[in-house]
This record gives sequence, C-alpha cells and structure tokens, in this order.
Amino acid sequence: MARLSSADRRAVLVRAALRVIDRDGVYRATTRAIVAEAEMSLASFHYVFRSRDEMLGELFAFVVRREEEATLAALSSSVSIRQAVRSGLQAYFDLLAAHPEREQALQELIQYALRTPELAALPGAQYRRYVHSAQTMLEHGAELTGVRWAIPIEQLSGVLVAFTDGLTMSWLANRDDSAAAALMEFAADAIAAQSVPARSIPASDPPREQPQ
Amino acid sequence: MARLSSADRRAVLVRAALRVIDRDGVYRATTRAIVAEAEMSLASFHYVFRSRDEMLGELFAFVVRREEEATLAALSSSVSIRQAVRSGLQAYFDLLAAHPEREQALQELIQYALRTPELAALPGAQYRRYVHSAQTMLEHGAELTGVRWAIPIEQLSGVLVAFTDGLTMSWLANRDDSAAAALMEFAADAIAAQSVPARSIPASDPPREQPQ
DNA sequence: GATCGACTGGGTCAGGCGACCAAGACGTCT
DNA sequence: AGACGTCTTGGTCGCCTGACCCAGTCGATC
Repeated sequence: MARLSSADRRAVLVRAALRVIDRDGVYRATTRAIVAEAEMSLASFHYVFRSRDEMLGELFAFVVRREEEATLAALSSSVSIRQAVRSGLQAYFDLLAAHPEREQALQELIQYALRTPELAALPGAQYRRYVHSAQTMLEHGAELTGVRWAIPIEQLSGVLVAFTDGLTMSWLANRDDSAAAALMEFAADAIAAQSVPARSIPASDPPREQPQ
Repeated sequence: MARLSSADRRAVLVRAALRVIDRDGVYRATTRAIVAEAEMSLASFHYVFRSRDEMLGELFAFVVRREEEATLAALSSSVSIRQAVRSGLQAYFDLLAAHPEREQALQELIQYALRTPELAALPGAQYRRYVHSAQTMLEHGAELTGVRWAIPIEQLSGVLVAFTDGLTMSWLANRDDSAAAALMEFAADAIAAQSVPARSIPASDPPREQPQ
C-alpha cells in the first residue's frame, strides 16, 4: 500500500466502507470487510480510526453532505409551481430508482445511529438539514414562478420531506413505479394548492414574519 | 424451565426476541440474549428452531399480524371525513408516541428482511397489507360520513400510507410533536379534499341527492 | 412400575469480531 | 550518511457468535 496521510486514508476507508454498506449492509460492514474492499491491512484501519464507530460517525457526516448537495442541485426552471415541485420530486425519485441500495444504506445508517449513544443525535440533525434543503427549494421555486406560500414555509417543508420519505419507503418495499408516480402527482397537487400569487415585489413587502 | 410443547416454546421465544429487539435492536438480538430474556437454555432454542433466521421469519409474521390488528381497530365514528382521517392519523401517532421502540424495531426488521434472501419478499407483502388496511379505513370512513372518493381508492390508500411512513420517520428522528401535528393536519386536509358527497346509496335505493 | 419418545441443559466447537502491539519500511531533515 | 518521526504490516489477544452433541430428566402410555 502506498503511503498516505491520515486524512487521505480516512477518506479512502470511508468510501470503501460505503461501498461495502451499499452492497452488504451496515451489519456486515466489519473492519475486515472494509479494509479488504480498500485493499489495505487491518492495522491501517486502527491507525487512523480509534474505533469502528468513529469511522461510522465520519461516514455519516459524509453521506449527509453528499445527499444535501444532490438535492440542492435539482432545482429546475419551471413555468408553474406545481410543475416545479413535481419535477423536483421526479429528480429525487430518479436518484432513488438509479441507486436504491444507496437509499437503503442510508436508512440502515439512521437506524444504526439511533441505536448508538454517541451517534444518536446525528439523525435528528440530518433531518433538520433535509427540511432546510426542502425549504430552500420551496422558496426558490416560489420566487421563480411568482407565487408565495399561504402556510408557514417550515410546515410545508416538513410535508415535502414526509412525502419523499413515504415515497422512499413504499418504493423500496414494492418497487412499484406507477404507484410512485401517482404519489408524486398527489404530492405536487397538495403542495401547489398551498400557493397563492405573489402580491408584490418581495423587496419592499413589509410583513416578513408570520407567526404560526 | 417447565416442559413446553414446541409450538408454545416457539411462541415464548418469539415474544422474548421481540422484547430484546425493542430494547436493544435486531443486531443485538443474539440467540443468547433471547434465551436469557426467556429464561431458558441455549439448547432449547435450537431444539425448536433450526436457526436464528427461521425464528426471525416467524417473528416477522407475528409482528405484521399484530400491526394489522392495531390499525384496523382504530376506526372511529366522526361527523366529517376530514375529522375521521385526522383522528385515524392521531390514533396511529398515539401508538407511535407511546411505543417508539416498537416502530423503530419494525423499521429495523424491514431492513434486515430486505438484506436476507429468504426473507426479502416479506416487506413487500407487509406493505401491501398496510395499503389494504388503509383502503379499508378510507372506504369505511367514507361510508360512515356519506362521501365517496373522487380518485381511485388504491391511489389514495398509497398516499395515506406514505403520510404515516413520513410521519414515523420524521418523528423518530426529531421527536417534534408539533411538527407531527402540523403534518397530520395537512394530510387530513389533502386527503379529505379528494372526497365528494355520495350521490346515492349503492344497494337498492333510488338516486337521491345528498348535499355536503 | 417399566418403557419409550419428547423434552431439557451443560458443555463444546470453529469461526468471526474489534482492538492492539511491536517490529519493520519509508521519507525527510540535519 | 545518520537520525528521527511518520506510516505500514503480520501476528495475536480475548470475546462473542450460531450451531450442535449427548447425557440426563420428565411424563404419558401400556
């Protein structure tokens, strides 16, 4: 094995671990399986990571970052807000359908983190990031299509995330593409129904805050 | 340990395993942990189950049956269909909030089954049962409150299940009760919006107009 | 009360696990 | 060239796992 800095080796191991988890599941991602995937010795693992859980914590952070970037890149220009929401959902679904093992791995990682005291706080933080990403997309979409939201944006973001979670769960369980499409249509309708035409140009509009 | 028939011992072990999984997770539900919980010897386990996976298959079937009974018992009499859907969601949420470890265990079991070739078909079947339960509730609720559904009932059932999945995921991750309530309000609105007044009583009655 | 099949449980096996150590290899700076 | 700190590695430790064996116990039946 070539000589690597600790930081580089950590990154290599995290990516190898992710491949093992995608393929075989969190449970089978043992230190030995990971170093075999990365083609390095077992001792190298514990040279750069104090423990397997420390590596999983870094892996979790990596996955969250990657997921966040992917969702934010899905902003498309659409004429109507319904179409914008619908194509945003489609972009997510395409990602899910192309890499189901990746989403499944993510679900397993969340479960694992919830069971591990040192990592138990991570899923909550990850969820807040998702909601925040959803909020950004909804705000951006509304701005681009000239509407504003009739209900608090935080609430609507939660709804959107719930829809994607439900979409993920159901599709992973039964792989029914048409049922998924129907769900996305429904979600786009339900969310777009909460939009009203923007009254004025945002800059000079006074009432910014909107209590519950 | 008292003498038990194989069938009884299997049932005792499945329930003990379920307690261990609720408390510690699927991963830590080893044969030794299970027999300790059930207060019997390790050999008794392999006397009635050929392997740990065989026991988990039986456990999965047990959980699905229990879950199904719980959801179907939640039918309440309401004046409006929106209220019926809302209270149905609330009944599910109360169950979730009272026994979060049970829902978490269920999610873990689904993940485990998906990773185990012999059990991989079970989550899909379980999901279809859920959708079927949701359909029964929606049909029953519509009948009780004098409405019919404007879109195919199969599609709407899928939406309802997706909402409960999304609700489960988000609440397990951040335990935010008010966000959950907001999501349920939204879901009740969105689903009730798909109802229209029933025009007639199906069986033999002549067509009769029934406003609202 | 003898027999026989069903049931019980202590003990053991090989294998996989996370973690660790001590010795060697390498690059770099003096 | 020599010395030093960083990196690499094979080997090993104690522990836990699922599975299994076999001697022993129990209770129904004859």
